[in-house]
This record gives sequence, structure tokens and C-alpha cells, in this order.
Amino acid sequence: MKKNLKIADKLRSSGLRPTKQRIQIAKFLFDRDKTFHFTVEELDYLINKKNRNDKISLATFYNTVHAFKKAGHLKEILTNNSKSYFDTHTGSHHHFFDTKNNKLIDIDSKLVELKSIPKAPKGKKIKDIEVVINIDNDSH
Amino acid sequence: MKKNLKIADKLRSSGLRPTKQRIQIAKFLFDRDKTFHFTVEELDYLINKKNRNDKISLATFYNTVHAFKKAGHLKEILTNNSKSYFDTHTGSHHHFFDTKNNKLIDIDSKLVELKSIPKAPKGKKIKDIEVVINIDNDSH
DNA sequence: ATGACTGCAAAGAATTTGCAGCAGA
DNA sequence: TCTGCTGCAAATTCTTTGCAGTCAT
Repeated sequence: MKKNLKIADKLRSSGLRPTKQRIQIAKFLFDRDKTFHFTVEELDYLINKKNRNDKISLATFYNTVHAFKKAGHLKEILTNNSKSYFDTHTGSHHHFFDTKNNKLIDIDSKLVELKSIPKAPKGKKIKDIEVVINIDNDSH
Repeated sequence: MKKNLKIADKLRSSGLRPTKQRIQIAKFLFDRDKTFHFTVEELDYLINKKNRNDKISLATFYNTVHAFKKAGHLKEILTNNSKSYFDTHTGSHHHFFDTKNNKLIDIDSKLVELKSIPKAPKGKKIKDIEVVINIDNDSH
């Protein structure tokens, strides 16, 4: 299967050994058309429900997600929720956060540019800008 | 002291009994000119360091902060940190988050308006918009 | 062979909860 | 008096860590 080789290379070139677990997680996360938002808990559930036996441990999901994030393959998203949310789409874009079901929705990046970007305080520089628009059910 | 009465009224009109603890916390939080950003941990430290005896319990800080938030006297701010940050300035404005010292800095609201506000998905309505600009030390 | 990775369980950090006693209306 | 609030400790939730065994190189 070529796909696994490609993913293995992606991992290797990020300084990550292509282990069975990482390949499986990477395939699940990156082998898709649309951007994907998830928490570690969801990832664990989605991947492990197939692996009746031979489950990947929760600690490995945490390790792997952080390794992927550090390597630039995932981005962490701010929410008002206590859990960490990650996004397979690492480019600059922003989100709706639906507070009714705790789901993230991408916003077309063209729609949320700032009028102007404020200068960082003295001695500081801007790392990144995150816009979160909290949404709720429309009631009427 | 008139101040305590005013604060007691503020609490009562939010449906909150003006207990000794709440008055003390409210006075600390709202009786100031500038907006104030804090975590529960910091609030606990700042208020209890004076009260050698007769300390307010941590659970009460949590209860009170949430009660104040629900009443609209505090706003919770998104950050990349695992702790919850609150802001005494409840109006629409945004923040720098300094990832070096985990401190929030207000951004003049005029400087961060969006070019246009995207429409919420069908059946949803926008509750609020938060812009967080992460900053770091300028290295050079 | 060596160093990195995994899995498990235990620890940790932040927050919430249960409940007896206390206090404001 | 009666309901809401406080304080304490225990419980919960999410995440990290320590370490022995395993796997990639």
C-alpha cells in the first residue's frame, strides 16, 4: 500500500518514527479531503472502536497528537470548553464554536480578516491570531 | 460605608445574596478603574493573603466567579492555557495573550474590528466573537 | 544495540460536587 | 424559618508522567 509509505515518509521527515500506532492515527487524520476537528477523546473513540483487540492507549493518543502538533501537522484551537480541540487544517483560518454540541466549524478565511492588525506591545511579537465566534441555537 | 451598600445592591439586583464573601470579592473586582484579568487561583491568592484568618475557601471563589459570570458581571476569556481567565470588562473587546507569562492585555476595540462578520450557519445565531492574539517575546 | 515509542497505572492540575452547618431575607 | 451560601473534603475530568517492555533503525 503506497499510502502507508507516504505517511511513513511524512512522519520520518518530521523526526517521528513511523510506528504502527502513528501510521494508523496519521492515516485516520490526514487521509481525508475535508479538514477535521477533534478532541483526544473523540479520536480515541473513533479509532479504537474498530480495533476490537489491539487498542491504542489513551496516553499514546495524547503523545501522538502533541507530536503531530509540534511537527506542524495539527493545530490546536481555542474554545471555551475544558477539552483541547485540534484541527487537521493548519493554515490560517478561524472557527465557529457551537456551544450547543461543542463542535467546531471552519469559517472561510476571507470572511474574517481584521480591519487592521494591532501592533504587539513593546518587545513582543505576534505569534498567531485566533478568532472564535461562539454560536448557539437560533431561538424562534 | 456607602460602597458596600452599592455593591450589596448590585448583587441583590442580580439575584445574589450579598454575603460577606461576595461583597469582599465584588469590592476587590469591581471597585477599580482599569479592567482586571485574573484566574481563580490568582483571585484566591490576592484576596486571601490579606485575610490571615477568615480565609475564603477556594470553592467559594469558583462559585462566586461563576455566579458573577452568569449575572453578566464577568466575562470568561479564551486562552491557550488550561486555566480559566476572567475579565471584569464585560463589553466587546479583545485580547493579546502573552504566552511567556500567561498574561492578558486588552486591545483597543477599535483596532480589531472584523472586515465583515460572517453569517452563522442555518438555525444558529452568533453569541459572541472573541479575538485572541498570541504574543511572545521579540527575539532580536 | 540503542534510543525512541507504547501501554499501563498512578499522579497531577483545575474544577465541581455533596453535604452539614451557617447566615441573609 | 427557610432557602441559599460557605467551607471542607472527596470526586471528577482532562492531561501528564514514570517506567518496564517493545519496536524502529
